[in-house]
This record gives sequence, structure tokens and C-alpha cells, in this order.
Amino acid sequence: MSRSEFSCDCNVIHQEAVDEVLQKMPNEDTFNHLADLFKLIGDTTRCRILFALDQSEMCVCDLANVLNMTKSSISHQLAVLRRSGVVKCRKSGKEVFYTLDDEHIVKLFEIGLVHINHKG
Amino acid sequence: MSRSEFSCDCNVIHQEAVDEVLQKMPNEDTFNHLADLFKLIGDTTRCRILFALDQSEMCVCDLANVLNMTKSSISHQLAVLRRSGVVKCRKSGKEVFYTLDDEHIVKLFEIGLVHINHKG
DNA sequence: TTGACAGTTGAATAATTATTCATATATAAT
DNA sequence: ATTATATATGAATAATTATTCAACTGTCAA
Repeated sequence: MSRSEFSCDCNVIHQEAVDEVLQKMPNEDTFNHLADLFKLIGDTTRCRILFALDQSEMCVCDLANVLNMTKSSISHQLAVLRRSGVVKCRKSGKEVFYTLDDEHIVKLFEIGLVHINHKG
Repeated sequence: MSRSEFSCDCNVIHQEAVDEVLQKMPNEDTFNHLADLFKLIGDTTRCRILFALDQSEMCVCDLANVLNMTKSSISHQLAVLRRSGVVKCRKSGKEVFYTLDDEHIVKLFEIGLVHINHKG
């Protein structure tokens, strides 16, 4: 009676493959972080903000104009991006200027765009 | 009176930057597809399924064991992945074997893992 | 100091979605 | 034929989250 019989609602079909994959699987934390990263950029508004910031430093008002959305909405999303450390900001008078602060984001976008051009 | 004044609830602060970025911005469809791609892999369960399938072809039952989840839950997520064209399946008797069908996914994971090791 | 503006933030609403449960389909074995 | 198994799927529930709205902070100018 294998250990796996207790882990889910079905019989194990290919035990060797299962064991091999289980050995190679990263831990739960790793998958959570990985999923969180993709979730972060898995939103049209945040994608557009990040793309814009990759072109140029921008204040909240600029972004609101580029995306044609309210400042509040943009500000909420910028807070999310800031908390995750992918953008940073500097204050200058009344304005707050945001910049991209993560070199991996651009790489992910590049591969993503290749993917889109390749498939539908 | 610039066109942008009608587009949101604020005054344009840096018109040149806004115009320049607007020119370079991909269209709405592109951002939707990009966000959809990242949303697809922005889920712990789907991340784990894809990682497992990158290691080995597996049937639904195998995946249920590896992830320690119900077959139904796995099957629902496999349907999502199938519809998006990142996995494919072949039937063999009662079993359905799934394999990864998108070379970009692995690249995205690689960069994602580098990102995680780099930051928190 | 008063008013105007840039940005932030909390609460509410609306929309999306992952999992569960029950059921259905298809294949194989008895 | 009947039963058991592998998988799929529709509906319901629960959880998450994006946007809106209103109110607030901080800064500049008059």
C-alpha cells in the first residue's frame, strides 16, 4: 500500500513517473511566489502601466492619461506594483514619478509578446 | 485644448512623454492577450500542473497524486490549459495523457524562478 | 490662510474564478 | 449486460480582486 493512496481520491496509475516528478517539484512557497509574480502581471491595467513605465518615467496623472483611466484606479494599481517591488517612485513637489524597478518584467513581456505573435 | 483633456479626470502634466508613450503602446488586443497569458500561469495549481508536465507526460490521476488534489479539480484546470493551447492530450484506453505543448511556458518559468531567487 | 491640485486610501460594489459536488460519458473487464 | 474505473462537465459556493466613490493628506500659489 503506497503512501500516495492516502493523498487523493484516486488510484495511482504510474507510480514511477509520479515519484520522479514529486522529487523534482519545488516546494509550495516557490509555486506561490511564482504564481504571485505572474498574477501581478496578469492584468491588463498593470501590463499597460508597466509597459508605459518601461518607455518613460511617468507621474500618476500621465499614466491616467495614457491608459484613459481615473487617477484613483491607477494609484491603487501602482500601490500593488510598489508593494511587490516592481516599480519605485520619487516625489517631486505635488507629483510622484514612477519608474520600472525590475529587469525581469521586460524579459517576461518580450517572451509573452513572442508567444502572442506565434499563437492566436 | 488637447485631445487628452477629455480622456480622464485630470490635467495632462507631461504632454510630450504621454504622446511618446501613446505612440509606442501596443493596441488593446495585445495587452488583453498578454494579460491572459500571464493570468493563465498566475495560479498555483496551474503552475504546478505545468511544471509537472514539463518533467513527464502524465494522466489526470497522476497529476491528482502529485498535486494532492481531486481529479475533478485537476480536470477543470486541464480544460483551461487545453483551451489556451499550452497543453495537449492523447487518449489511451480509459486514460488521457497530457503533455506540455508550448515552449514559451518553460522560459517564463525560468525567468520567474530567477526573479524569486533574486527578490524575496 | 485659502483655494486648487496631485496623489493616496478605505469601503462598497461588481465581476471573475477556483474548488466542490453530483452527475454524465466512455472504455475496459467480468 | 453489468460493473468498475478514468475523465469530463455543469451548477453552486466561496474567495479574490478591479474599479468607483468619497474623503483625506500634502504641496504649491495667490
